[in-house]
Amino acid sequence: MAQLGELERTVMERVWAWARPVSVRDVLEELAAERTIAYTTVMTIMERLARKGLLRRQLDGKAYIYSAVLTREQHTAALMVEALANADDRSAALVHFVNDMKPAEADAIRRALASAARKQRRR
Amino acid sequence: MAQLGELERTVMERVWAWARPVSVRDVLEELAAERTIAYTTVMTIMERLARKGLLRRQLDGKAYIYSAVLTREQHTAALMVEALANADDRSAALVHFVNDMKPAEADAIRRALASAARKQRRR
DNA sequence: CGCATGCTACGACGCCAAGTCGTACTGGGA
DNA sequence: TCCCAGTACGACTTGGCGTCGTAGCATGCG
Repeated sequence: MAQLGELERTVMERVWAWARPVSVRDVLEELAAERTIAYTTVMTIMERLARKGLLRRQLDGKAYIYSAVLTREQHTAALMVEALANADDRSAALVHFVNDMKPAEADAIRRALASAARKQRRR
Repeated sequence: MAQLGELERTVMERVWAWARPVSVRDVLEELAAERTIAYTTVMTIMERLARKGLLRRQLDGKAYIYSAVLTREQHTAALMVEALANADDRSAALVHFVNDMKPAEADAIRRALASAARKQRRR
């Protein structure tokens, strides 16, 4: 999963912000409110994101509508897993990671682990 | 902290593998064992890595020697923190993250949290 | 002292991804 | 049938990365 460019990231954020599938025009209009940008530019970017597997597209009438394959949080988690996979000594990397986190987030991770453990037991 | 190219990553791994500062020639000789590559190519890459803040360089006689600013694990942790910062709802992202992990790594994170908590208390 | 040797500094070139559009085509609705 | 929105296709630019060549400079050795 490669890293995204500036505009690609912006588009993904817009798509995530919408709770439902969006058209090129939807995204274009939001972006056009802040700067000038051509319809085809947005279309190209969304096509590329679809080719990369980040967006899924389907026909809705005559136009395509796009939706995110992963939620923003799933995507973040995937990036974290990918970063961790890069490490040589994962345990050591995790130690640094939790040490870098603020206490509030350390708590969030404890809760996440607890709920993961509950889910595990339920199986 | 941007993402690295293929050769840049390879060089970083070589530098990390050495426990002490290395010269361009050190890295060159390792890489040359596997493929042909010019001295200046390696030099350019190491200069760029230094400019990006990943390597630190200092004169040793007439040549520079380079060392990693962060350990490989610290670097991994930094990437994870960066990825997490991208999320909108961090707790939710952490939930996905721990769910994506294998049980062994979930344990590693529990141990990491425990040791972080101990260190906290010691202060 | 002068030259060879080994580094560094500087810059060049190609490739590819990303940002940015223009234009031609096409399927429905008026 | 004709127009319009949307798509398909492709072109151009910029910047990062991989890849070097060459010139300059210091130092040790004959």
